[in-house]
Amino acid sequence: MPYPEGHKLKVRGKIIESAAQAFRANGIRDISVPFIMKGAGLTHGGFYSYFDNKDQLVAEACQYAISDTIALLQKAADEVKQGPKIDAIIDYYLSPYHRDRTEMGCILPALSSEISRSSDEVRQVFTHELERMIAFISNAAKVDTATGSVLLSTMVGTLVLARSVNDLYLSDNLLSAGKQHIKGLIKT
Amino acid sequence: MPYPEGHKLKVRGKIIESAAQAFRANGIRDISVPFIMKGAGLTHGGFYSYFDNKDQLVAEACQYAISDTIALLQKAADEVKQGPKIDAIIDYYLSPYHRDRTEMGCILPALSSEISRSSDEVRQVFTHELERMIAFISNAAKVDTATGSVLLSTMVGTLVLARSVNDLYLSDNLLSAGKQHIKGLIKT
DNA sequence: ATTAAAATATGATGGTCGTAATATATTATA
DNA sequence: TATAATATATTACGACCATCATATTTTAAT
Repeated sequence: MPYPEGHKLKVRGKIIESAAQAFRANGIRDISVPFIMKGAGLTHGGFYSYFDNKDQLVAEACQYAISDTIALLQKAADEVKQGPKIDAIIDYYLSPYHRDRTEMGCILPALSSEISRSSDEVRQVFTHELERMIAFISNAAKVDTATGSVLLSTMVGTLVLARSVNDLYLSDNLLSAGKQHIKGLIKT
Repeated sequence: MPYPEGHKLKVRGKIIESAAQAFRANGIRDISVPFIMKGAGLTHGGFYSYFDNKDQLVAEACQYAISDTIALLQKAADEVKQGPKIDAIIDYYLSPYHRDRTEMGCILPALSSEISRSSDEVRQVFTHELERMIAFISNAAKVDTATGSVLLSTMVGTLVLARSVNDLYLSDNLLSAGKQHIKGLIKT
């Protein structure tokens, strides 16, 4: 068999990575298959030997992106030397750094509204990954999942609004108000 | 001058209404100018005698949609006979009814992430309208704008997530958890 | 080095988009 | 009723999209 073992799978992974990045930065509808393939160092033609259609890629890119985000937040939590780990997660999530790097950030504020209009296949994957995310946050904050989901909702909503405004001062204020509130919330 | 006085303005209003509805239901990028014009009872050709381009319509539709939402929430608050008015607003905002009627609902959960990638003109309008929304909520809840913005963030984030999942049970739970939490938040 | 399978590239198809130019229909006034 | 201004419709253009068919390149095994 020509081509080294696992070659195709590695390239497939690069396509997913390219897609996950491009979708988060510019939305699903605004990113074309040719653009994604170029991001993976390929031309558009071969795409359909990797995926049935764009939708399948969307689903896999969502999955990849959320796993990536959870891993990132986990790392932020692990690096903390003192104080509650959940605070580190929140600090990262609501940081200007995270706000300004959509392409490598959490998928929830970036793509949720577009996903709510996507195919069942995509929404199915997304729902499952969201549940993982809620579990992760609830666990880190040591609260039940109901509280954890509110926590996450607030984080997502804050980031969504902070990203949408054109006024840096307002945006920063939204972030810090959210941060302060959520932290206070956990301590009770 | 042919055509009754104010005719053009009235039609213009219908186009904006059609756009505001279609955008919220299906996103900006997914709704075409021809589709919007059909929704206003016209064909696509005349569009550019009403607007310079699609972007200008987006900006005006945003403005219209937020004003509409504020008016709707105000009405919900006015109708309440007893108890705090802000509770009525939250009850409406986080109701399954609102979740399931994106086309006539708040623009923030529906379009924020798309707007964060829009033109400066659109984001400018959006920012201003968001400030009005924050002021409205803060005022209704009788809290400072920092707290009000957190309140709104939570409402938006909750609705975003509730709309994106494929599981009605989970979606309902997200809504009621959010509702319960926010109400508790205000009473302190 | 040759071969043949696998991976990738090129090119094409039918559709839709935003936008614009031009033609037709409408209607208040004369 | 005729007119002329205004509003609306028809048609066209170039660009880009998702997808597919076909050609070309790559490379492990012979």
